[in-house]
Amino acid sequence: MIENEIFRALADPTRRAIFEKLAAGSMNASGLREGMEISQPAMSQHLAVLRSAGLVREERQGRFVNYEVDPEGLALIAQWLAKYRAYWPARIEALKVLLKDMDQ
Amino acid sequence: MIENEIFRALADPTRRAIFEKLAAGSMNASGLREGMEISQPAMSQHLAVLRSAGLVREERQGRFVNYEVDPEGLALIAQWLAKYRAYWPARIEALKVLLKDMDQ
DNA sequence: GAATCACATAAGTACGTGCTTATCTGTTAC
DNA sequence: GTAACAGATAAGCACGTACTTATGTGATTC
Repeated sequence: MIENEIFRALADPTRRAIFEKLAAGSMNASGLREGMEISQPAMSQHLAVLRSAGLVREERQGRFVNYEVDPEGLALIAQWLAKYRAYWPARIEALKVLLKDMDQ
Repeated sequence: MIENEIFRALADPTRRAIFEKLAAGSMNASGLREGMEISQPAMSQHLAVLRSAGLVREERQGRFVNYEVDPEGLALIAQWLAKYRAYWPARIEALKVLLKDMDQ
């Protein structure tokens, strides 16, 4: 069940930080490590978890590996969340505004 | 950081099942256990985790405790997700339709 | 008020997870 | 080819987590 891997992947604050950094712009693993105080193997392991959860995808570029956000994972969270739309509070209006912004 | 508790809470499949069951209708802990093959203490512990994550809230009713979905937690996930709207894929259209449905 | 019921909490245990150091793989540069 | 570099994988370890059994707490019923 991929849903499980997604939530498990995001349950770790370090991994969410990595994901957030990638969301601001795709990057290779060394770039991600900058200013993060994390060892090379740890970063590699975190990226593997994010990747297998469908939150991140990779692309070899010479001896570098470029990582970027994979929309697939985000879509699955959106789907999961949509199941409970009956409970979304009024402030969901903000989300609607954001969706409207996307049209432009 | 509550965001952390939310994702950690949802990372467990048993807890997601409990949450899903509650989303279909509020219920007390015994009701939740029905057809779930889970011990009473385990259920109690899971509910405590969901509660502290803001995904579920409780209300004492005599010697029963009624549990229901807390929109607060869902709203936080929606907010988190909204940050990455730039990466949402085309199929997010479905989500928009759902949001439109809410207006009626 | 004593028994029962719904649930919470405590303590122990097996297993999962995130890290470490060490090493391997694949690519580039000389 | 060989040295250097980017990154992955292996193995081990400390700690967290989800369960168990046992017991505690508050409300109800008679």
